[in-house]
Amino acid sequence: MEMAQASIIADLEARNLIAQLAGGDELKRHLAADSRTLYCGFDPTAESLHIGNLLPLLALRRFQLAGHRPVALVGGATGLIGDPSFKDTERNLASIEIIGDWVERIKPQLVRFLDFDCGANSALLVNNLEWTREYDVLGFLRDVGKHFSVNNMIQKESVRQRIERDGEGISYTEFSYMILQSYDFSELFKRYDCTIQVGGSDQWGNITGGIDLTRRLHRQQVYGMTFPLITKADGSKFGKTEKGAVWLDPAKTSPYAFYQFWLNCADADVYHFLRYFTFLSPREIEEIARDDAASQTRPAAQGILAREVTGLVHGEQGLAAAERITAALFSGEVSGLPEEDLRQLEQDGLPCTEIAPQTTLLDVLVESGLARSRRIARDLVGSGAVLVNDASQSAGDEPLNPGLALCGKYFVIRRGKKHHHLVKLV
RNA sequence: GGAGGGGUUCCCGAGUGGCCAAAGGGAUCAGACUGUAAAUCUGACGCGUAAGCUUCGGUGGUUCAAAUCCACCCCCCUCCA
Repeated sequence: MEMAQASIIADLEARNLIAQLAGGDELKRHLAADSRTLYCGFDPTAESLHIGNLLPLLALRRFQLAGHRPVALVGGATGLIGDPSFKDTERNLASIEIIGDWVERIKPQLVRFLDFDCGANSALLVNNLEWTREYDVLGFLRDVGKHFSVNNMIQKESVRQRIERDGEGISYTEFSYMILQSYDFSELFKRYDCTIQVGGSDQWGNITGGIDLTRRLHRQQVYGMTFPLITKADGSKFGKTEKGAVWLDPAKTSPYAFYQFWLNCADADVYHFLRYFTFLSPREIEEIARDDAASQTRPAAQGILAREVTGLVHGEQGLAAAERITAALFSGEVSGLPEEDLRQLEQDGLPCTEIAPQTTLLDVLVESGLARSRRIARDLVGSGAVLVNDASQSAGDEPLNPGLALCGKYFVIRRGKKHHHLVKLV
């Protein structure tokens, strides 16, 4: 785990991973001088983390590889409040029980990216509920709240638009979020000598709040760093597919779907994303870009990106499964696959639906989720978008012909170019 | 507590008694072209094979007819206190 400690900033810079530094050159010297403790918070806003969380998560790992000690904080307390930063509407609060459940699900996801057993810079996992649960309201308002100026807080860009925007507002609950997160930083400083907080650039206001509070509470200078907001060249939002967010939990987004997400990355983004989301060196990435530019064929970068990130998140096995499905569905005839391959597809996580005999194609499309309604299904069939075992379909009212089932029971249904579904006769 | 403004289909947003399943834009999906890209063009986009049915914060009412009018309720915003 030894790497020149001074190199972390240079590496992050080379990857374009630094949006803002609180402390500037002083922070660089601070990091270069010794092994430091840093933290990043992850709020339970769902039962799983998603790829929006990946960048900071990988950054913690980069710091650890560079010899620093990462603290992954799960926001058992802050998750109950809801971060208003750059959100344009107030959010609904989930119940305490549900959020507690989410916390427990997210912990193992955080753990897999960090090394918790490597000596002095072993990672830590903490929950901010530990130091907020028992804090009494009056004490908190007096000891912590007194250090915050509302005048100052409403100036923060992260909430200003919300306050100024017509037709929207912000509750006191969400407005207080910044104070809780600030208190986390000061508390981690006190407990673990944590001197750096990192996060997405939307966290800047909350991070600087923590820096100010730590100075006031402990007379200590601490630092912050943010990562850039990930943007796509076409202006659409990163991390979303037609099915919604891309989750890290394989039960919510299969390794195959995850792999496909990265594989479909636009040319204009892929080299940036290689820097952001892989541990390939900037030099290697440049070589890939150069080769792609010279080759005049389909770029190799997307495949490399998909392989690297899927491997990081889902491990060797998940990656292998994703690649098996991809190979089976996108190269060659699906109808020629032997039974064991078909069964493997099912095991690997290709979406699969069991149907009764005599089910019509339209019903199959609806039951499998490939079409939202029979009307839509009819449209799809009409436009030639539906293939069953490689054969284009023109009518949907007939039951699937069992005689055409692969190995007596499987149908591979394709909708459009990229959506496949396994259907099993029972 | 007072005064005013508002809640429309995934999002923004028009619609103020019938011509409204509801303009326009975005998002999304599909087809063509391609590299499982991008750009572009075309089509779809509440449910239903259809007749038709169910929608415009909620409930009830007026009317031959309501997203549009009335009553009450819920939620949001602005200003005043």
